[in-house]
Amino acid sequence: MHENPRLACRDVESRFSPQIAMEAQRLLTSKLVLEDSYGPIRYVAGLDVAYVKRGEETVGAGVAVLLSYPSLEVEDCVAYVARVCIPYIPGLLAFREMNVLAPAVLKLESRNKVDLYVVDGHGIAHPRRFGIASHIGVVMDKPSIGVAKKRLYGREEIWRGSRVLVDEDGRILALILESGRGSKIYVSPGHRITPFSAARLVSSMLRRGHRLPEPTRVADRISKSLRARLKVSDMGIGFIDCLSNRSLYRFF
DNA sequence: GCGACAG
DNA sequence: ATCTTGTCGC
Repeated sequence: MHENPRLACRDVESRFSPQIAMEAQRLLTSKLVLEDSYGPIRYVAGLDVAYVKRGEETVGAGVAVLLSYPSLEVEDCVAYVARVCIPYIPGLLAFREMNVLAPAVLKLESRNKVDLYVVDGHGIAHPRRFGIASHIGVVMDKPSIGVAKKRLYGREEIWRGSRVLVDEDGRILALILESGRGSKIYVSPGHRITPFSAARLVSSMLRRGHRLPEPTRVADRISKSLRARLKVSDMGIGFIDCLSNRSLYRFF
C-alpha cells in the first residue's frame, strides 16, 4: 500500500522536468491580468516557507497567515508540513514551494475570505513573467503581490524619481522600496494589480523599523518558529493550526 | 564559454 | 532558503 517515502521522493524529483515547468509558466502567462482588478481589501494573506534538512530529506513548512487590513491584526493561520522533493532552481521556485503552500492556502480559504495574497518572492519580475506570486494569484484567481529581498530579473533604473525594475523594452516590472540602511525590497505585481498599486499597498503594510510588510514578516516568523520545532521533535506530515499553538504566534 | 541566479 | 562566530552599533 505504502511505498518507501525515500524512493517516492526520488521518483518525483526524477520525473520533474525544468523544461516542461518553464513551458507551463509561458502558457499560464496568458491568464495574467496586469490591471487593478479588485474590490475593497479587508483581509490579506501572507505566505512563506521554511525548510529543515533531516539527513537526506528536506522537510518544508508552508505558512499562510491572514491579517486584517489596514489594521494588520492576525486573524487566522494555517501551516502545512511535508517533505519537499523538488530542488530550488532560479525561476522555478513555485514548483518547489507550491507543494507545501497549496494545502495551507486552500485550508485558509476554506474558512476565510482572502482579498489579497502577499507572497515571498517575485511576481512578474521574472524571466517568463510568472514568478511564484503570479503563480499563486492565477491558481487562486485572486489579486497577488510579490515581495522579494533580492533581484531575479530586470534592469534597475530610475523612473520619475523612483527606483524600478524594467524589462528589455523598458516596461516597469517592479518598484524598489528602500527602508533605510541600504536594505531594499522588490515589489512586483503577481496578478490583478499594477506595479504602482502593489507598491502603494505594500507601503501601507510596512511598519516602522521593519524591512518587510506585515503579512510577509509574520508568515516568516511563524515558519521559522515551526522550523525550530521541527528540528527537535519530528512531527509528521500534515496541518498545524498556528493559532492554537501559543509558542508559534505570541511574539508578533 | 562566462556571468547571473527569488527562496 | 540554511549553516554559522564573532563583531559593530543602537
